[in-house]
Amino acid sequence: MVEITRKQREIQQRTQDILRVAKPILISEGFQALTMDRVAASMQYAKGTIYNHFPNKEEIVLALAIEAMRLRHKLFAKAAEGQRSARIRLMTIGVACEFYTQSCPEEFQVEQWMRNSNIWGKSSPDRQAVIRECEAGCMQIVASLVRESLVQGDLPAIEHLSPEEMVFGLWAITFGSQILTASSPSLHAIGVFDPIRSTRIHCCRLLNGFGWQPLHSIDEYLGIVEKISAEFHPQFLQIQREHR
Amino acid sequence: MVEITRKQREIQQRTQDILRVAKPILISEGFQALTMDRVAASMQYAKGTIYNHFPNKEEIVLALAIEAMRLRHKLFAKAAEGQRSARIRLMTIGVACEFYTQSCPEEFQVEQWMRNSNIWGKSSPDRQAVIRECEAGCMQIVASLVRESLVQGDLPAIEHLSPEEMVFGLWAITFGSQILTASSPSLHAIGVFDPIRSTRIHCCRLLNGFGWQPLHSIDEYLGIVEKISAEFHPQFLQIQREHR
DNA sequence: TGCATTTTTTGACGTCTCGTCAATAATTGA
DNA sequence: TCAATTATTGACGAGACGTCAAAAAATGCA
Repeated sequence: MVEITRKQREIQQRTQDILRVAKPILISEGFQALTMDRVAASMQYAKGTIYNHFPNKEEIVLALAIEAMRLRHKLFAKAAEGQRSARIRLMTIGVACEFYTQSCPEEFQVEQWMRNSNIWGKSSPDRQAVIRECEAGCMQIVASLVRESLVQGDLPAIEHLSPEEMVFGLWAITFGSQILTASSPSLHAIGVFDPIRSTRIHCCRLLNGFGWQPLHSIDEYLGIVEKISAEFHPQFLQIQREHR
Repeated sequence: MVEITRKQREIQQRTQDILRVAKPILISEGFQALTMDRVAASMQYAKGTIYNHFPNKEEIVLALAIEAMRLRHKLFAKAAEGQRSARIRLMTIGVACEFYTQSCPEEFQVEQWMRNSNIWGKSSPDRQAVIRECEAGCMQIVASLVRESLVQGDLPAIEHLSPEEMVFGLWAITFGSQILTASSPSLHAIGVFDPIRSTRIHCCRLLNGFGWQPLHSIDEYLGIVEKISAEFHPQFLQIQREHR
């Protein structure tokens, strides 16, 4: 039943090999440089064989994106575990986001490619579903911290805003900042020199704005984030390594 | 010198015609459906003639994006004019953003295409520069409101955050929310049913967080935004119409 | 082991689109 | 009017996609 023949293992392995070959091409030369002919040639297989694994090149990108988002999910999960307060663990997720963007730039970039409508639109519903699950999983981690805080009483129930909407706010500001940072060269010209610090501050404002106890002054907040960052960096690196 | 021959006028006109033909194709069938052959055929010109106007199809998208961002800029400018307080005018810009996304969905979509790295990467530095100017122009409108408030004393100088960084925060949350709303079908599944309202609330929190006087309760804020929205809607519609 | 059947691999092929450019047509100006 | 300039045309080469019939390899059964 769950028996796997040698042949099957070889095929699974080759799927991996294809991804290993495709990733650096996508990262360093872009999507249009990623051609099936090229992948095939550089693996010494015929093109048809590659098509046995992926029905088109967009699917390769989505497969890479799934790997990337799994890594993101692992980082989030690590950040959310432990006994500390939900607020602190939420801040740790923020640090995980920073780590991901900065120390896993390839994965971050693959995620951007995945959002490209040309690519998304041509890929299979199956892989799209997996991606959405991954995304929802990440959001769930955050949402459950919010809910935990509500139960604990650290976070007052707000008549205007559901927990999910709070997640949406945090998500939007983090996501928006990172995309802007990555794609808007005008930022620096305009006078935003340290977008990471700015983003941290805005998150702090948002959390305080929610009335999420204990409120931190900006200085306290930045200090705590620095500590968290130093503490978790090795663990995140470890996860990144294990992810292969 | 500034004399323009009939021929030149015809050519300029045709550039416009090309854009008018290309836009609906891009909007309703996507970038890959936008081929030079098709544009040429549907205008009864040879392909080479189209290439006299645009060196590749990516440039067509950028030309459309420039038009779109000019419209955005006009809306921002309209929102920022008048005698009201800078805080109110800033909120009006938020309303302008909502209007743009909702009532000018084609332009909003064209902006997304422009951010597509395949397209951006293949287009000419000239048009890229125009786009960046447009973007910077929009940001400047917001930044000058922030600076005005600092001078007026409504907005306390914050030791941790420059005016530009505040703009960055507002920009990120607005941008991030709109992109997430447009591209994340999981949002609704997750429990965010009215992202526009959520975004408004988060902006309110951010403004209050900056200590920007007068502070509004969420209810007050939502009420004011509604009023602004009703008042400016006709003006924005007018601008949209004039924009052709 | 030998042979028939199934599975996998191969790469030539048809199609599509891009962007070019020599040839042709139209316009201009003297 | 006609030579010179400018604009238009569409056939063409290049390159990528995705297919599929034929060849090769693997499998299973006697």
